[in-house]
Amino acid sequence: MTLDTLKAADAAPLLLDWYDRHHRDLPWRVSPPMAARGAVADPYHVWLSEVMLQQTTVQAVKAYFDKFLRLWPRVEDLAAAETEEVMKAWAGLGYYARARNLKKCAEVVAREHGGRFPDREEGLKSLPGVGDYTAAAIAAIAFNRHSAVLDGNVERVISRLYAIETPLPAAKPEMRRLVSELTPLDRPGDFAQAMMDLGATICAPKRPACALCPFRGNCRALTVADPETFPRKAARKEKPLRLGAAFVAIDRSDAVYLRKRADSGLLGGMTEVPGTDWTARRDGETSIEAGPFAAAWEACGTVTHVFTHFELRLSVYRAEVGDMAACAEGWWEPIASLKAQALPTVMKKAITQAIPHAFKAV
DNA sequence: GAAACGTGGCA
DNA sequence: TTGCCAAGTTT
Repeated sequence: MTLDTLKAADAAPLLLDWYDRHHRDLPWRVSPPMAARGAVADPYHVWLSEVMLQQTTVQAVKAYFDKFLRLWPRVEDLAAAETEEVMKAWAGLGYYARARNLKKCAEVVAREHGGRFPDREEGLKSLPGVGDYTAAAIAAIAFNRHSAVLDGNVERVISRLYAIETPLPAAKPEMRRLVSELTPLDRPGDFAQAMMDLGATICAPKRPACALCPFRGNCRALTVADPETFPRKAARKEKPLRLGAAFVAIDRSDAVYLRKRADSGLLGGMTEVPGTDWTARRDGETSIEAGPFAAAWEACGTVTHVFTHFELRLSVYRAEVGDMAACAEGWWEPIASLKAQALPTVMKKAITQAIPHAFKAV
């Protein structure tokens, strides 16, 4: 078999045979043995897992997937939930626009589609938070549609199979065409999951295990270059440093002053302690006059947090407030219930800096 | 097309 | 320690 003949007729059986023997067992997956016993994929489970898995590791998703199904077993339950409760449950997983869109999408499916997900790519793509990848994945995995699934794993596998020199993301259209050719009419969902499993376990970003790969006899990268150097990518830009201050106020009853962030933008819709803007300014000390109210603010160190496109250094201030200050915009939350709030990781870091035991188990 | 958008793990 | 990377979408 030569590379030029690696079409669906040859690639799919090779890969599906590998998948039948080496697939990963995942909480949201109907594996081949389960399918043999008559199990079918639940579109709600497939959708929920796919959204959680966007730019997020399998390991991180597992606990959240279980929690969401426990809290909201059906899409109608999620549609009926309070958005604030969804944000709380999502806290820590990152990319919070996904949680807002998840809730919106559940409402659309429950109210406009009678609780059933659209069963084709075009319909799925119109849902909030469902883009090219997720629409194709749900169509193939949940509805057995002949959809070509292209994610980061598949891009890596394809770029190596064909030794594609065009850097990402410019190479995506070509990659999509190639995946379409390889995707079989039979078991398209398993083919997609197999490509992703292969990319995650064998055709890994670093030190791929080429000797174990079902495509080892068909991989152009393996013959012409170091497979690890694919896919080609444009160089990354440097992350700027931004500075800011966070103010942790504690009252006599051990409650912390919190407020809600705007619904859009960074950490949109999440909860925070009051703080300054995060600016690129590097001119030294933050003024405690920036605090949410007059108090004996006391510096208690800094925390660093790395976001996708900048690094943040927060100066943390603490004050013990005798009587609850006027707080039209926020509220006082007991320390004991802080861990159940919609606090992003950076805010948990800031609060922990001011109150080391804040998130410790009781 | 480029930039915004989180977090944690690993080498 | 620093950088890379993970089942992308939206604006």
